[in-house]
Amino acid sequence: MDKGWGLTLDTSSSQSLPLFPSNDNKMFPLLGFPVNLSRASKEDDENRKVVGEVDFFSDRNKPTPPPSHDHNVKPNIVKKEIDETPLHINTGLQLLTANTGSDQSTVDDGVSSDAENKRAKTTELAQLQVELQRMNSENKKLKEMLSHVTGNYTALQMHLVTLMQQNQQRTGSTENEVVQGKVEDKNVGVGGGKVPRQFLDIGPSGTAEVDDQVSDSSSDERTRSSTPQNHNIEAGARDGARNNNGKSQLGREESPDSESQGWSPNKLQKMNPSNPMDQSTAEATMRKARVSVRARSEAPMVRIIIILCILHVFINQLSNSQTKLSDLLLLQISDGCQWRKYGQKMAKGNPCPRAYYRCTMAVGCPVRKQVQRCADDRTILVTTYEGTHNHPLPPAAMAMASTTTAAASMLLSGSMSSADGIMNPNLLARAILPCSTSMATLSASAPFPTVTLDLTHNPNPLQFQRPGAPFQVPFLQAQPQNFGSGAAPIAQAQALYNQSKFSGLQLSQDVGSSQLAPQAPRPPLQPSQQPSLADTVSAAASAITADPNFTAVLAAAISSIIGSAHNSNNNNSNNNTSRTTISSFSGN
DNA sequence: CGAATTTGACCCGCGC
DNA sequence: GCGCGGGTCAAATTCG
Repeated sequence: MDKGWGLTLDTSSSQSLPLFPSNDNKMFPLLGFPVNLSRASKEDDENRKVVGEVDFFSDRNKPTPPPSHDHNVKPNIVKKEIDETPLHINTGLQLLTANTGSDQSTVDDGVSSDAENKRAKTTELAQLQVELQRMNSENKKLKEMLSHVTGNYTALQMHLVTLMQQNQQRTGSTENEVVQGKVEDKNVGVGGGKVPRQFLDIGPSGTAEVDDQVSDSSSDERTRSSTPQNHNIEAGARDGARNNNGKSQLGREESPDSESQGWSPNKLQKMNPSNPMDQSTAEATMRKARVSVRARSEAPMVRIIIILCILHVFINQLSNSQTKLSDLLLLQISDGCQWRKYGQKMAKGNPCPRAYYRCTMAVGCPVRKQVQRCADDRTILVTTYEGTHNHPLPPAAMAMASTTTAAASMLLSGSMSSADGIMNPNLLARAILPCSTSMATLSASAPFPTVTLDLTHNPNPLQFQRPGAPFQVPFLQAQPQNFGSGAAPIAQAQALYNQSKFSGLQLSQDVGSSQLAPQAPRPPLQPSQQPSLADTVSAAASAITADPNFTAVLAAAISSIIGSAHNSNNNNSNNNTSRTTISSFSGN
């Protein structure tokens, strides 16, 4: 208790903030650090109160532990002592010191020991005050860090918009690189081809250009479909699902002809502004949108969580979602819903069976998910969510629902407003995760528009951070898809893999154990050439995993993230020290 | 014994 | 029209 005045105050907080929380634990230390900080500051304000109320001094100094009833009478004793003792030491915090010298001290202590005790208490009080000051200063530092991070995110987003504008001005030639399948080729001739345009509604600057190219009806449609907050979108889809439930349980039939089928040019024509969709169609389409999460089932949870954190920040920023980060984390550990398996099939081109699950938290909930191991790398599980829950969700599930709905709504708002949204899916992907086009992609070739959040590999080390260009986000460096090919995790990640104890992803349980294919050997790891955000994240994860002293590691993680994202020449001493700390931690 | 899972059959859309 | 593949159903089976 005396030592380790770190970020999270004391042992009580470290105990209450396990590294990998269970579902009922609402706080995740690393990702919830804003909350943590606020708590810290709050505690900062309450420190005096705490010091004044807790009786750990009496426990420590008293030769014999006070009987249980002493706690009840303590306040009286304190007052009595202050009033009666002629000596002394008016520290103002003395309430507790008086405790030991009460009438009961006559039981075991003499007068001389009483004086010594008081002296010792005074000394301890002074130490405590010093520690309090230290804590306050640390809290200040943390607050500064937090504001720093917030500022960085804002700057990053601004930079994203700027870069996208530049990208649009240059050409649309690189736009199709991220798209899977051939739809892009078809689309080139459908809605005007590769017309440079601003991405959807990412910011005010983008709307004008969009409006220039779409009809009024389409903009109305887009407004209807994309402007509502998540909850509205969910509500709309929920209504649609309810209507569907009235007709059929599965909702397959209710969907009008267009949306449940492929995205052929004809279908795209139907989506055209000239054929504005009605509300029900939009809702049904929303429900048909899918969000696919690729995660390495044995990947260290910390790494996945941190990547999720980054994903979450960008998705939430773009969708105004208010989901708590910690909730999102919990959901990846266990996505918060109850699922019932209703089928399993062998899919073409993949030796691993695909399992079908249905949400059973409410009768008639239309949400489904599919779980399948990746054919290339069977350690990777692909979980695809479809639909919107028609019932209240626990926080953890709410996080996933909110985030996936945000991604899906962005996707669909683009596809519904005009065909160009499909034409430039990589823009959408970039917007969802601007730091790495290889981590969030959109597949328009699938029967349903699908956002894929890939948590299985690091982005290109050169992508996020360049020397001398701290905010350079290389949107122009769209990379071809290489899912499952193993994009050279860093050595620290390798160490993390080797010592990973956290392979208990809920995802890994989705496919029955009897169906689990033998795990493919891990791709060889290569050292990265330059530090990237993902490297830093992995290093932080390594540190967290390796070292129980979480507060110090948390500071290292925060600092390193700040350092890699900001990397300015502001002589942030925390930067260097934190990196060193990480290295030493990861080296252990 | 009830709930959950398995698994073969069936339905549907799409391409040829 | 037929075959293929994805998705779902529901009886059989397993599990707790």
